[in-house]
Amino acid sequence: MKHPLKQHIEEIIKLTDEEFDFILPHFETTTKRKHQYLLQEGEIADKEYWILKGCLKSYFFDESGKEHILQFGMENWWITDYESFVKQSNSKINIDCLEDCELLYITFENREKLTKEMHKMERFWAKKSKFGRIALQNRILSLLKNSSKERYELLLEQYPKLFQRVSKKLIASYLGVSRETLSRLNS
Amino acid sequence: MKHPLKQHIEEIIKLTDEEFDFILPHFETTTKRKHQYLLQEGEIADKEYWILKGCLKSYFFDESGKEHILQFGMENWWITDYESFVKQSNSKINIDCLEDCELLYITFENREKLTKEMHKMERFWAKKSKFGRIALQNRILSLLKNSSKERYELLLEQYPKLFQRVSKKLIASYLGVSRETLSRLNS
DNA sequence: TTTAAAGCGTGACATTAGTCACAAATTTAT
DNA sequence: ATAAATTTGTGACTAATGTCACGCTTTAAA
Repeated sequence: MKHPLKQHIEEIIKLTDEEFDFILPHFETTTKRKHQYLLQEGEIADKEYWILKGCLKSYFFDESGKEHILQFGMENWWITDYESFVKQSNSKINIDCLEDCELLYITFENREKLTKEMHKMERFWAKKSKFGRIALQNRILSLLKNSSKERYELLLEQYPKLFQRVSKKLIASYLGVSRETLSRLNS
Repeated sequence: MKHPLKQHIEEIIKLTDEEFDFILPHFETTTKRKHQYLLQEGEIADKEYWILKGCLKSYFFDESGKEHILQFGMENWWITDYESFVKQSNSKINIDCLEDCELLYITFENREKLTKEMHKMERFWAKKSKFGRIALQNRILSLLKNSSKERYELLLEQYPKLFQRVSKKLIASYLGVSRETLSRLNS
């Protein structure tokens, strides 16, 4: 049976079994319980996680103490504070487990190493970065042009599974509306 | 005197003169008059522009016909529809000149070619993509956590020159507020 | 199992932002 | 130089969203 990470990478770049056997030891496995964190504000994100199982949130607080969700994470997604990881700077965000999680991760050093050792992986990460940028651009487009009701419906359409795993309070702070407003959108 | 593009690339990756002499012929120069466009909705972005002189906007219209600014462009910035350029798909956005412009551009084919010929440029574009992604992430953070007044003040602080070149109407549609609301923020 | 905590919907009200209209000032095109 | 178009600020009103409060339901923890 194919390793799920191999399957994931091959959505972008084809790999021989030998190549994947070379890649995998650069990663490590870890498990976390619900409510445990992967990253806290102020720390440097020295790992990028790939989610085997579970659900997570990356979030921050504004001055008034309100929580804002930057990203959710589910199976086969990557999660880290991208800015902190790339620049090795202090993180502005937190990452918590919303469920018990099984995770693979690669450290910053190992990722740099693997990028140098294997050009295919340099290309893999370059593509991933491009697609990530496109996704963020589309989120901005949506924040500018869609009403909160439309953003809610688009999210529901795109990630129906999220709504079975995540509280509406968190969905609301991802969409950028209050819990009460989200609740009233249905009526 | 150093070519401005060399200077720009060297903010990320150091180049010998020979290396830059190899890079430059992959680019071409063009000039556009105010109100001319570089890209229209539905076209495929086959060029990425680097702005030598002038000011541009990339924008789109929502269903109600309201204009939203995705990005401004000024000297030493790159501009294209990133999604359309990377995926070679139909663009959702338009790019127009707000002033007469002098532009360098590289075609999709030449960029692919240069990426393969010269590993340094592959790394340059990978870094640029990373930084672009970080900038978009921070714009989302700001859209979620800052009020329109705060977003206005942050923009004014970060790009004071923009306000001398661009109408407030356009600033408003970049910030995602109405022209009237922006006008009232000052009082 | 029972106790506490969190989630969720809803009413009442406050705040913010959008829309429409108009006039003065400025810029642009011929 | 002059006319047309655009930009800008502002008043009046409307619509959308946030905040606070409450109670019921569901979930989680000891």
